[in-house]
Amino acid sequence: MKKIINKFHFKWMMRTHYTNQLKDLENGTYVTICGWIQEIRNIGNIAFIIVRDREGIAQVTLLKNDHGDEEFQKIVSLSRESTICVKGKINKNTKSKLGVEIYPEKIDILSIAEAPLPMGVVDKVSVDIETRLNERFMDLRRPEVLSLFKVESSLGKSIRRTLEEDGFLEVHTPKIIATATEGGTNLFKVKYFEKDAYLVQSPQLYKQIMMAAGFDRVYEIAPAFRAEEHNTTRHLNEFISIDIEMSFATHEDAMSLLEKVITNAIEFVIKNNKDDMNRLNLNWKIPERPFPRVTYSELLDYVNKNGVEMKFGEDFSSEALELIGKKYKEFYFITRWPMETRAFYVMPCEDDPTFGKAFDLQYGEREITSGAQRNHNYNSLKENIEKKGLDPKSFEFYLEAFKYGMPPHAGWAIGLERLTMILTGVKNIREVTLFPRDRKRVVP
RNA sequence: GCCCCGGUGGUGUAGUGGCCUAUCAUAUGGGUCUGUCACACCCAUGACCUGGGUUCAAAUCCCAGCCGGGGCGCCA
Repeated sequence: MKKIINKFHFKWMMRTHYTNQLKDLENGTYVTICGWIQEIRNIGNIAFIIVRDREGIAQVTLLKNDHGDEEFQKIVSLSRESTICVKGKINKNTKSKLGVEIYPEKIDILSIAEAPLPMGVVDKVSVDIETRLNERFMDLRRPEVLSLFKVESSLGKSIRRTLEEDGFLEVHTPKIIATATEGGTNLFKVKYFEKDAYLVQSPQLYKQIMMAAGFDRVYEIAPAFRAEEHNTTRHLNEFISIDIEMSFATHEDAMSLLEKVITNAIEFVIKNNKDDMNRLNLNWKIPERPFPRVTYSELLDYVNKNGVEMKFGEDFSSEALELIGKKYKEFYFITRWPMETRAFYVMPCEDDPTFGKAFDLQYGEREITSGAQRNHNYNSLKENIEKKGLDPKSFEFYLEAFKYGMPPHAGWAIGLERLTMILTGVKNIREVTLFPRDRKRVVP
């Protein structure tokens, strides 16, 4: 029972191999592959069936002489994208450009696709993103789309590994909350029995509470919800937030960790996603650490001297970031932000409380992440909440945690889709979101 | 929220008042072909977002609606 015939434990499944494993087999080996009929090229007395699965494509070569008229006709008239399993013999002396083909002995027809398809998987016509998202299951069959998600999966996997290796505990904080957390962003209201509740925009307050709880280092990979009516190619109303928080640590420590996480993730993809990177035409290099640190004030000067007007205390506009992105083309941190541009929980700098120990990680003109050392002093934190015009009463559950021993702590959050979008260079964040939720779309 | 733009076969498009009985590609159905791999070739099928208006004449102009796209803003 325990015998494994390959690393994917296919013994108990219909298939024996993925299509990309066939090349390494000996001539004459019997295999069963399962997948979708991508294409049938029928030449008359011989037909080539291209079968696609998650890992690639394979050619099944069907000879009329071997199968008889009726059987041949039945198979070549199958519609594209029907699902089949093919049991047959490997032939490596093939003229096929794939270098290997299967002479079938048995073809199981599992599901017949209707025709025409709502969109072509390999057609030579481009399809609007709108149509693609409406027919997303079909769009996701396209190899280049799958590759994006394989890269995204690897990024997430590597980030998780790095954090695990560094002793972070995975936690799960509530996504339904009672009060409007940090102010600013609009929240989605939901009915919670007889009460009103909201969907969280970020696990920020809870991961800080976990520092008071003594969990020391935590991470959470979970959805966050924002009810902003933005209509852009880089915002989603639901996205995956990779959040970390670490105790007895400063913003410098948080930045070092972030550099490591990002660098490891890129290295992991380079190692494990060669095919996907080729398909997507990506040519990544492992970035050098440490990433440059540039202060807010330096950049403020820079943009003002280069023709983009900006006042102290403002955030960088798209125009300003575009200019900065021309100077800093890769990863860099923007540090020492004015407190007024940041959330109440940021720790002010000791030498000048006008500034906070906050940072943004940028890639060229695009923002990947924000983070900061947090204010762990109860009184000062409460004051900052008031300064921002928020009501400390609605933060009681949070503030309580600061009264009975709260270590200094720091953290950050990465939007998984945003990171994938920036690294792969896709123009629209929806490309790297399976089923995006935006201003207009709740289906599928 | 503000500004701009669009909606033509299943899919992607051409068409800016009569030349439209609407172009092309792809797709789909049928046919020929024993080594295709963007198969090739032949035949066929299939469309002007909805409603109102202007006009001798509307895919084309105007109004309203519906649906969508892009940019900016917002984005602890």
